[in-house]
Amino acid sequence: MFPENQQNVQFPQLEAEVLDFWKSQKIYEKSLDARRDGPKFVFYEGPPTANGMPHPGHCLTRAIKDVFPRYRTMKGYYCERKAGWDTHGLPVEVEVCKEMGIHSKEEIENFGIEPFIHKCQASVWRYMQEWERLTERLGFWLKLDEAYVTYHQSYVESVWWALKNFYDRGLLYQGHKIVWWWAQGGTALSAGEVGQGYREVADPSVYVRFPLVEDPKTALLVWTTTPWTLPSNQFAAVHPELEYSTVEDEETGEHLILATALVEPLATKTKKNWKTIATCLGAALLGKRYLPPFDYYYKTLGDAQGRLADNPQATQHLAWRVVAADFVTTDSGTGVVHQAPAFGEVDYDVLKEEQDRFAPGEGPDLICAVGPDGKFTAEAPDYQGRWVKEADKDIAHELKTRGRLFLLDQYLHDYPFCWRADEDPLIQYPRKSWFLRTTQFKDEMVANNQQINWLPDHIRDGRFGNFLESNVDWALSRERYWGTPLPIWVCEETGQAEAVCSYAELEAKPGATGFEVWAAAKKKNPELVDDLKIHKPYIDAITYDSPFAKGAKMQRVTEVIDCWFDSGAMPFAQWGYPHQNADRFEEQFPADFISEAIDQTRGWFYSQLAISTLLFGKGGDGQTVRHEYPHPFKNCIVLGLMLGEDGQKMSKSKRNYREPNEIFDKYGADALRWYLFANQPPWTSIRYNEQSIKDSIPEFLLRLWNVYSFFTIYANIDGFQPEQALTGQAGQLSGADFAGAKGYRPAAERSELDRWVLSELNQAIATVVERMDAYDNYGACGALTNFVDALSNWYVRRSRDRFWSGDKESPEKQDAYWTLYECLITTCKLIAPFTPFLAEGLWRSLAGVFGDRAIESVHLCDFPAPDETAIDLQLSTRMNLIREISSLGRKARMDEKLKVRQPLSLVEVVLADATHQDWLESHGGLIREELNVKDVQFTQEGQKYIDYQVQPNFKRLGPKIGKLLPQVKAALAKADGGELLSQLESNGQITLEVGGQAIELDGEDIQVRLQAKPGWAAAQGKMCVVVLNKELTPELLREGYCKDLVRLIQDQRKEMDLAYTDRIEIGVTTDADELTAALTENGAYITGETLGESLVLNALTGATAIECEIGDFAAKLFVKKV
RNA sequence: GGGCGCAUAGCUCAGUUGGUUAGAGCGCGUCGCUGAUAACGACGAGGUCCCAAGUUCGAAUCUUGGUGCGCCCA
Repeated sequence: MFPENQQNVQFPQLEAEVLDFWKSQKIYEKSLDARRDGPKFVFYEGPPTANGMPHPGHCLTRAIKDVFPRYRTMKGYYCERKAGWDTHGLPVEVEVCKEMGIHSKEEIENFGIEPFIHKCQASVWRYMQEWERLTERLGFWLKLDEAYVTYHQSYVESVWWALKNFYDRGLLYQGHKIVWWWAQGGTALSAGEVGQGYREVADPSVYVRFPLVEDPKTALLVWTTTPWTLPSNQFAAVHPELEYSTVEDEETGEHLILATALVEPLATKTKKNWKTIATCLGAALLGKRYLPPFDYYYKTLGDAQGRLADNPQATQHLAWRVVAADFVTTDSGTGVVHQAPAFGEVDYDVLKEEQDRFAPGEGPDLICAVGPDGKFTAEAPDYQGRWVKEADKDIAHELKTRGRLFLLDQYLHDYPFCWRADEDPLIQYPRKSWFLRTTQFKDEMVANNQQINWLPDHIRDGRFGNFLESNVDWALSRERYWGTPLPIWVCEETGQAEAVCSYAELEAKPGATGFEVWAAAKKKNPELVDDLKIHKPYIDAITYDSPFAKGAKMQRVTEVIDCWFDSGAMPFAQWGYPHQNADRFEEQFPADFISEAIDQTRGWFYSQLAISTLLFGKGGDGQTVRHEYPHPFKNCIVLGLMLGEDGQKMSKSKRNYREPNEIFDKYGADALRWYLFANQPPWTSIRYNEQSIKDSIPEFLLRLWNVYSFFTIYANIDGFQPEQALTGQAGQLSGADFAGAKGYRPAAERSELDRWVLSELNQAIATVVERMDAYDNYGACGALTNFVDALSNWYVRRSRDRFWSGDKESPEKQDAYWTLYECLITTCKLIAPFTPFLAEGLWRSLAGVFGDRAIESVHLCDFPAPDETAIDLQLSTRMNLIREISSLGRKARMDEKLKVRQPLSLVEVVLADATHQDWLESHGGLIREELNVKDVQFTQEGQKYIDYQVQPNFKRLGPKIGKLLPQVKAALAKADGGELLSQLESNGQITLEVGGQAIELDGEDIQVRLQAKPGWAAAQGKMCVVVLNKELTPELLREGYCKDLVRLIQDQRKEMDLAYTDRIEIGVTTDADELTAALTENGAYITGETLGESLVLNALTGATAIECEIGDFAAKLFVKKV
């Protein structure tokens, strides 16, 4: 016996039971053990930062990460799924600061770095339980208890190893990075923070004269919106391919140089009369020297020169000359751009390029007249100690006094402010920083990227490819506290440095001291986790004897590293490689599959690719282990972002989404999963829509459940017991395993309907396997939806008679059970990766009857493989035709208000072609039943009922006749369709006269459409027209009455809450002779349909009279349980 | 400001290499079915395929330029 179902299945409750079952029976562990010898399928978990509550968008990521490993496991692969947590970084520090109500670095340092990082470490775990619970509840199978954690010592030491490798290969260097700097707080802001703080402000916009050294009457006209950067001016940039004009002011006679395109607008704006006296390309201006607006540096360095790198004989002035820059535009300003490399990233790039042009050490140094506090230094004595923004006005005034100011204006633009102190504008400011020389490996990274299978594939050459093309060296260091310490120790005397790759290496250093700081802290608070000893501030205390200078000590640099480096190191650091687990790393590298949302393009996707290429690539130096591309991942699904219900980014404060837990409690994890997998390709950005989640229940889950429920009800009634029919082990419960069972007939011996549904099943399997192998969950789900629909709405419906029939042992009935059983069992396996709970629930019921002889969990089964011999495409086409005919028949009935319960004598089906006519004729029964008609006739001679519309086959004729097509179309439309067709039939072609030339069309060149003529109960589809005979004989009417009655009786049975198998007595009283005659005539039919023992034409004592209307006649119905 | 992506029915979304009647589900409406039943089926209404121009015999689809939204970067 199959378990009795609850009438009203509650999926969340079912899921809870399944979760318990998985846990108590260790199903996940078993699924891994069973595949241990299989080929590897390597999955990497991109570590979430457990720094906030998970929302539905995170469910998408975690669901996608689950479905493919599950699928591959069922396909026989061994897929480990090690969890991981990203624990370092600014977001954690910010979270802690928020909680403490502080925000500047100064406040952190006053509080103490030591207690601060204790708080950071503790904070990381705050939301982790929520994440673990979500992971589990969603059915994401992941080894949570063996998670890698980025602050663990073994992880940090792996990262150190990579950094030391890079350092030793000369890939780590110190330079300047221009950062968005919050001067008041003394800290750099991350891009995300800066992005939050933009707002529109009016800044002064100054046009300044830079007189040429060789011709002081002529000046470059230079534009800037940050006057305070002028004292630190180093260059003026022009675009080499733009045209520049020298104009003469007709009043003053002065000469100015600016971009030609801007002469007119600027002259208009300032009401100047300018005469162009010369033009040239920007390239011709390159190298021209000018007098900067302030001489703080110029007075000592103005004449300084250096030797050029490519020609040591030649020298050039270091600064204050015109240089080329591609970013110069004529959108605003003058086309000549003031360059203060200290205060702009692009300006700084210009400086670097200039430095590279000179012999090493001889190029221009960075000029910076501003201190980290945002105030001018002694190098600009006139403004010393003043906040830069506040000095703007005085600088403009000063320039005006000196005659250098051409125009002072206001400029409206977006400018970033500090998100923590919104009155404080940020400034770009140079900070010493450590860089990873990724640019040296750009070509390698590009080559590696080309080998990655990106989904969607536009990522490869689009967003990700473009990002690689514009690669800049990775600014690795952060002047923060909670992160992987940069493992570089510097000699206090010589400044020489070396990298260290483990704590043990430090301990072994000669003269190493400082370990007692950690020891003391641990003694004071034994709760401290040992991993902290490798963090600030403890690690900073460790010094050792310098190998570079006798008596000197080595001291660590103060920085920690970008936490993206942590996550990007995960392919090896998760194993503690190479200090340990070298074998684990080798067997789990590279990943077959990863997935994250598109915002990770420059995050985890890049950090992994960069680190992997530099460490294990093919082209680098000193690489000990090399791997063929692609690595560290081969296939990557880039998910779209999930937006809130209002189309905005999901945000807690906007409340535009529901907490995942509420979704699970209301609809269940499977409903959410199915919605995520089946509703759209995963890379489209989707709008959270609660209704759609809800809808996935009736659309798929419940529909399948109802089929299952139908099956168990009848299987139990009829005593269909596969576990008794089959002896021995049940194997995978596949068709092949059933072959020897009692009562099981090969598909070839079963009815067409059975063979059809098995063909559909195997086509579905083939599609699902093909789509899932291509990482296309959406396509796979489409095939599953179609199959379940076919199973429910055609197979079961058309097989009802067999399930109801009284003869329990009839082979046809047994066929129906075996067929449906096989379909359900196989569907369980097919849906297992997608909706693992429902699959398990169904499996435990359907396979449970075999007890120990069957596999205990569907997730331990093999994924079904299609049986090609069971697929019959022609049968599919034909069945579709029958379904279309049925559908059209119902439409025609409706148009004529002829309800389906009323039998009709005849339908005629006019086919567009005769291909399937014979087959259809032999399957008239299906149509007769479905449409409730006595006879079906097929014909192609439908002129009586229909018009034929002949159209060109555009796809075929287009390339052939091109421009004549519209005329051919018109000619065909004008001609009589029937005539054209008979012409085609007799001659094999149609000849048309179009545009003075004869066009010959064969059968392939045209397409025929059928159009029902008015006046008939007819409906047309693509392949046929269905025409009803509306004539109702008294006999047909009487039969209709009986069908009405059957339905009333069934209603009453239900009303009386009778068991499916209860037998009844029926009584009917009526004055209508027609009705009486009908009941007498069809008594056996009525009792047969309703399990009636007897049907009498009088009242039954002890039964309530039901007033009812049958046809147009009043009657009373009595139903009584026997 | 730059790069990438998206824009199709009231809602959520499909739409193959361009092919002439643009689909699904939900919702709405009408009807039907009735022992899978708090289900199910059929049909209908509902579309300037964001706008504009271009290429083409033919454009939701290709090109260009806009507009709006999102992401990443400034």
